[in-house]
Amino acid sequence: MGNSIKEAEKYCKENDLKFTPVRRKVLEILLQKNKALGAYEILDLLREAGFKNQPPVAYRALDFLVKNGFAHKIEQLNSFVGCMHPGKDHSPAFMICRNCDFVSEEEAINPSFSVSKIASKAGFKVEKAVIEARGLCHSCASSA
Amino acid sequence: MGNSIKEAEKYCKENDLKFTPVRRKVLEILLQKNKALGAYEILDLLREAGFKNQPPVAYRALDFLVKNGFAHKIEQLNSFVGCMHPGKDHSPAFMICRNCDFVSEEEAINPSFSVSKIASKAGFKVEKAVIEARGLCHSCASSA
DNA sequence: TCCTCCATGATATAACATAACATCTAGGCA
DNA sequence: TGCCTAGATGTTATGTTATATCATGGAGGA
Repeated sequence: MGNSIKEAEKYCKENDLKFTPVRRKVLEILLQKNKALGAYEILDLLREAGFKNQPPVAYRALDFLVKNGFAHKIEQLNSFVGCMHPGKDHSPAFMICRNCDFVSEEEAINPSFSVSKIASKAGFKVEKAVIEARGLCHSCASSA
Repeated sequence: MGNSIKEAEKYCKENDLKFTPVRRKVLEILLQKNKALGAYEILDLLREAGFKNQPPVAYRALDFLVKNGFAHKIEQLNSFVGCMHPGKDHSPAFMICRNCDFVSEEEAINPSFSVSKIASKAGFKVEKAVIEARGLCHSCASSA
């Protein structure tokens, strides 16, 4: 995880992006918690860490992180997760456990390829594919 | 489209579900508009049609329609569309045009199969897969 | 009849997100 | 150095989406 922070730092340096304290802190929070967090939860944690806590503070940092591939938004939960393989060009698919809310990120090359095929039949040009599965994670499924 | 309404009616009769006036009206609205509508837009249209217009009115009807497969929620837009092939057991994938906001529903058997494969590697049991592509529809792409 | 289940009515509020404008700060360059 | 610019942050206000809660109504079964 300190790893992901370092990668983000490096990427920003190389691409002339500002990895400011609040952006770094939000990414640290996401990576530490290792679960999907809402913007307002993040905001609370920022406040605890001494940052300002108006909503735009969190949303701006999250926009930055998402735009640059350091975090992802989970649309079904209106929440955010740190990216597990930043830097790499990737097509993530998320597995969201309906019981414990744990979110795991998997690489979704095949599904997104299939989506593109379907799309091109329909004359649609895909720029981004959101793939989110809901269900039960291994540990919740086995303890059920 | 009158067709989809009839199918919904039939399905409800067979499954002992109440296809009440407000539920029917919301489905009619979705099918007529043939685009993604937010709950509050639907609420306005309900009011125009003489229904009550507190938020729960729309959300309850939408919950019913989504739960029974007559409509879908588009997570990226926080909005709703009528289902294009109700009744059939299906895995929809949505193509959302970022220019005109038009949403088309395609059948996503392959992508959702690939998602399940990835999931099972991860020990995850998929109950529902959300697949939404963002990009340009044919007509917007060609006029660009 | 009366009871139960579900739908609807109604009020309030929670949760999520952005608009708009002011201020600050680092870095380029005259 | 001193100015200028671009982007980041501060701040206030508000817009948008969604749900909790409790009261009321109405169809159908025992």
